[in-house]
Amino acid sequence: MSLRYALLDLLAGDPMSGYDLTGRFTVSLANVWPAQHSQIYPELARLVQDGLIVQTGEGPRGRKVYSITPAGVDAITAWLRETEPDYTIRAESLLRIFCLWALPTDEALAHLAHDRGEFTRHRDELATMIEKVDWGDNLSRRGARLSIEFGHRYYCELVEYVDWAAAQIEAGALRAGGPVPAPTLKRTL
Amino acid sequence: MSLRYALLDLLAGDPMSGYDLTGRFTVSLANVWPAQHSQIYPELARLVQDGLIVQTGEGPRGRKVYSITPAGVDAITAWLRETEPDYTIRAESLLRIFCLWALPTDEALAHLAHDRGEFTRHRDELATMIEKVDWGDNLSRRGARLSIEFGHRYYCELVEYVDWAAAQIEAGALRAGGPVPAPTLKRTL
DNA sequence: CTATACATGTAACAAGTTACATGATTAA
DNA sequence: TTAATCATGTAACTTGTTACATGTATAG
Repeated sequence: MSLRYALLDLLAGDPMSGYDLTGRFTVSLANVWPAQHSQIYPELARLVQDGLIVQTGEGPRGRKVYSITPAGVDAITAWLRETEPDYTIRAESLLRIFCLWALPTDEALAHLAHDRGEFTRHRDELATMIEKVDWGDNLSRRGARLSIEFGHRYYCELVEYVDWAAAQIEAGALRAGGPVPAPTLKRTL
Repeated sequence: MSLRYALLDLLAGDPMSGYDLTGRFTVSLANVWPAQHSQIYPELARLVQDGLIVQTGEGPRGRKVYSITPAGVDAITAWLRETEPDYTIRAESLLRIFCLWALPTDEALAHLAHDRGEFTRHRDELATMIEKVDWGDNLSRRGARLSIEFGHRYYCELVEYVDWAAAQIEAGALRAGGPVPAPTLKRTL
């Protein structure tokens, strides 16, 4: 059901089309809940059926613009109030780091270097967005600002982390008899 | 296919049963790729069929202990080498923060306080694990240590982040006309 | 005129969740 | 003896991905 609320949230920010929504899922929301157009269009049809959104405009090439309804806003509120958050995360790129012992040291380091490039790219994109976008007075857009901030912090952390992991591997963490990574617990204490 | 490699990785660390694996998915791997037993048992059967693991022991109550084969290790290596990482993440709890504008300020803050409790709990569990577990000389277990480190950093970051988000909301970030959260870009610069 | 971006949709499949179903061992 | 934990599995359903399918407007 998460996709449903992600769509409602975006439509609360601005009325827009399925195509526009798909675009948003590749920027702001990509950092918390990715989705493709093939999933978005059917869900929009269901949201219309349930009265949580309405079509309020049209454009060239069959473009349909949707807006959230008061019932749609209530649906978000009810979701936040009545369901338990799912605190799990899924990150394939981190599962891969988990498995890096299966590569020779130089290849493992190259893999991390590649990851680092991706993470800095995401980080810098978000930094630009924080600076350049007008966050305005719309409540939902202000919510988006909070989320972007998280994405930015997350990628900053990832960059620091891969640097740490690379240093560990260079120091022999993935060789038998090499140094076992020491606890680094400053942050909790 | 991620589940498959997560299972292979864990079996590279120690031979174990589906039940044991399920347990690991609620601790170390829970931070990157959660899974339930209903998904694990059928996948183990497929891994046996493909020759990537073998049953090497049994125990009471029909317990079956599996070990990774050389072909299984090669499968991990090939996965790392031949497939592009998926850098997307999924975090429902963050999508909820995105939507917090749909609650009155006091409720939004209560929601964040609840989140903070979860995040500190996870953080402290991981800190304990880093200190207490013997990370030994097994390469795969050393890989797990790298992953646990990430989980720990991630939850530290989340705690800091919810504190920031709560401060923003208290300062009126989710009220029209209130202060728009200012860019906090120190970390990139 | 032609490539690119815009724009919407469906179908087949893979992955993941929840619920169902069963039974053995152990500790209180 | 009874509750909790160990232990494995399947079935029905939901969610998410990849590929297919189509057509319009715009910029060079």
